[in-house]
Amino acid sequence: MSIQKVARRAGVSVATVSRAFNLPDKVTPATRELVERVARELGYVPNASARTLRTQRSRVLGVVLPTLMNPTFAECLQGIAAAAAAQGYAIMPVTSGYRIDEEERAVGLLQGSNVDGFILVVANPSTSTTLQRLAQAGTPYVLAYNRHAAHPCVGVDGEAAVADVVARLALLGHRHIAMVSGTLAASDRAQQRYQGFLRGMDEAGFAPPPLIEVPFVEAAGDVIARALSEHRRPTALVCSNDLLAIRSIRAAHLGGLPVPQALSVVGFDGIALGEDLMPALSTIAQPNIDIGKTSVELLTAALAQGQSLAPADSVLLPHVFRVGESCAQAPGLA
Amino acid sequence: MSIQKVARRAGVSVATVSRAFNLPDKVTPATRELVERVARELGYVPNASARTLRTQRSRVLGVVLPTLMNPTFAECLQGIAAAAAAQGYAIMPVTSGYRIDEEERAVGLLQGSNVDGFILVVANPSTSTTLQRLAQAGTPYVLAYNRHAAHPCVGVDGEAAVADVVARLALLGHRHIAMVSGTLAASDRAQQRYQGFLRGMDEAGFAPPPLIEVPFVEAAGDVIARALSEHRRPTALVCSNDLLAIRSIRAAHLGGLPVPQALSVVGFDGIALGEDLMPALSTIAQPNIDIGKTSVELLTAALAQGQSLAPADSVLLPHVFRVGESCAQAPGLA
DNA sequence: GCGCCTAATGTAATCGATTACATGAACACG
DNA sequence: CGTGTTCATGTAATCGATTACATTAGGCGC
Repeated sequence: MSIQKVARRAGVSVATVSRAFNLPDKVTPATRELVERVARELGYVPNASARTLRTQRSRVLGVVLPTLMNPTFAECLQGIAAAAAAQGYAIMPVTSGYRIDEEERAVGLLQGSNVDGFILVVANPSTSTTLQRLAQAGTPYVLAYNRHAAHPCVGVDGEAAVADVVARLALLGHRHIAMVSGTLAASDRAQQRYQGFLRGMDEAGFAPPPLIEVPFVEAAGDVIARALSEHRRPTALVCSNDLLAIRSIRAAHLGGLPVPQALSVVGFDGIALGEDLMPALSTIAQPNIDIGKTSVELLTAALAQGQSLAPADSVLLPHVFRVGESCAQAPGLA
Repeated sequence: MSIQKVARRAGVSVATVSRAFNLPDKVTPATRELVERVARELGYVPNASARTLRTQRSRVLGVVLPTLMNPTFAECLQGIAAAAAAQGYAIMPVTSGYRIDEEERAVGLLQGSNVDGFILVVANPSTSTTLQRLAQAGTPYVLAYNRHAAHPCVGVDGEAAVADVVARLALLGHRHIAMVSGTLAASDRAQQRYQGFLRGMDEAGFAPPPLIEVPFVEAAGDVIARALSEHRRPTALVCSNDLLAIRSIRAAHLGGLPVPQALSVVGFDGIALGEDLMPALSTIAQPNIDIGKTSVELLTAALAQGQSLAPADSVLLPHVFRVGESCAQAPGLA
C-alpha cells in the first residue's frame, strides 16, 4: 500500500499519485480519478512518517498536563482533542503529575517525536526552565491555565474572579471568609487565586484569616475539618478548585455543618459534574473545553504561518460565576 | 542535530553513531563515550519519523475512547498514559463521542499515523466493522471495558457485579429495586449490566420493574424524577454508571427523598470523586487506572513479540463493591 | 612471519513520501 | 511550418535514521 504500488497499478509515476492527492489541479481530472480509484481499491493510506520526514511537519501537537484525575484537565483535553481533530492534527498527551522533572522529561520526549507545537499546563511558568528551552528551540507553544507576561497563554483572570467572589460573599452577609488551597508553592494558579482572595478581602474591609493550605489531596478532609472546628470558624469557604470544594462540603457535613445553611462553599474550575451534585456546586466556572479549543486554534494558526506565538497573542477567556446551591446568605441573616 | 552532523563532528560514520546508541556493545567504549559527548553537546535527538520509516515501528499506541467528560475514561486514559510512558511508548488518543462513524474515522486516522497498536473502548464489539478491519489488517489491538468472545478484552464482569449488588440490596431488605441506564442499544456494557440486573432480580425472586432508560444525559434528572414519583416507587436504584447515580441522588433529594434514608443508590464505575461526595457514593468500583495499565502491558508485550493479541489473551480484572453512604437498609426496616 | 578469525568501523541501500527540475506533447501565433 | 508557451507527467534528489555487507586492523596460533 505504498505510493509506489499505487503508481505501478495505475500506470503512472509516484509524482503523479502524490500530486493527485496534494495538488489536485496539477493533474488531469481523468488521471486524478484513476489514481483515486486505484488508491481506494488498494486501501492506500499515505505513510505519515515518510511525509513528516520529507516535509518536516508532523501535524501532531504535544500536550503536557498535570493529571487526568482532575476533571478540569480531562475536560480541557477533551476540547483539545476535538479541536485538533477538526484542524487535522493529532495529539500526543503526557501527564506530568505536577512534577517539574516530569514536565521536562515530557517535553524532551515529545520533541523527539517531531511534534509541531506544544500545549502545556505547567506548575509555574516563572520557574520553568522547560519553557526557556522550548522558546530558544523555536518550537511554537502555548500555555493553558497558566498566566505569565513572558509567555503566550490561554486562561482566565483567576485573581479578579476570586476577588469578585469575595465581594459576592460579603454582600451575602459573610464576615468570616476563609480560603482553602493546595500547596501555594506548587502552582501559579493557586497563587493568583490567593492574591485575588487577599485583594477581595482587603476591598471588603476584612482581615484575611490564615490560608487553609492542604499539603496533599488525601489530607484535605482532615485539614478542612480542623479549620471548621475552630472557635471563630468561617461561614464561607472559597476553594481554589472544585475538588477541594467538594471535599470541603463533605467535611462540613461530617462536622455537622450543613451546606449552605451553616457554611457557604464556592469552588473554582467549573467541572461539569458540579452541576449534578446535591447541593449543586457554586463555582467560578472556567470554559475548560474552550480553553483547550482556543489553545489549539491559536497554535495551529501560528503553525500555518510558520511562526511561533508571542506573549502578546495571549487570550483571556471570560469566566462566569456559576450560581449553585452550595452558597447562601450568612447564617443568622435569613 | 541530525545523525550526520553528530557523525561529522565526532569524526566517525553515521553507522557508528547509530550503533553507539542502539547497539552499544558493537562499538569501542572510547568511541561510544565520544559519540555520546558530542551528541549531548549538540543536543542531538534521533528523528522519530526517520526511525519509524526505516524500522516500521513507531512506538506509538492509538487510543480510541468515547469521551473524556466521563471521569471513568479520563482515569483509564491516565493509566494508559502512565503505563505507556513507562514502556517507552507515546499515545495518540481520539474521542469518538459514542458514535460508530467517529470510531471508524478515528481508527482510519490513527492507522495513517503509523501507530503500532490500538487500545479501544467501542460502543459495541459485536456490531463493529472497525474491529474486523483492524483484525484483518493484522494490527494488534485490545478492547478496554468491552467484553466479547471474539476479541481480546480487558475489563470486569459487569453482569456478575450487578447481579451481586442486587443480592446485597435484597439482603438490606429492598423489595422494589429499579435499574437506571443510558440507552441500552448504544453500549454492550450497559446491556451486560442490565443482564446482571435481570439475573440478580430473578435469583432474588423479584419481578424486575421496567428499566429506567435515559435517552441522553441532559434528560437524566427528569426521567429519574418521574420514575421516583410513581405510586409504587423503588426503594433502591442500581445505576449503570456513576454519573447516572450522582444525578439520581440529586433528583431524589429534589423530590424529597433523602439518600440513603428514603432511597438507596448504587453506581457503577468507581470514579475517584465518588468517595468525596456527601453521601459517599456506593458503587461497583472498576480498577479504571489498572484497566488502562493492563491494556498497555498486554499490547506492548504482544508488540515486542511481533504478534497480535488473541481473544484468549483477555484479562478479567476484579471489581470491588465500594461501600459508601448512598446505600442503606430499606426504609421502614431500621 | 603468515594466514585466519574477530572486532570495529565505514559504505551505501532502504523505508515512503514530496518536490525541483527535466521532458515532451499540444497548441497558438506570425 | 517553425518556434515559443503551457500543461501534464516523469525522473531523481531528499528528509534522517537503520542495517546488510564490505573493509580494515589487530590478535593469535603455529
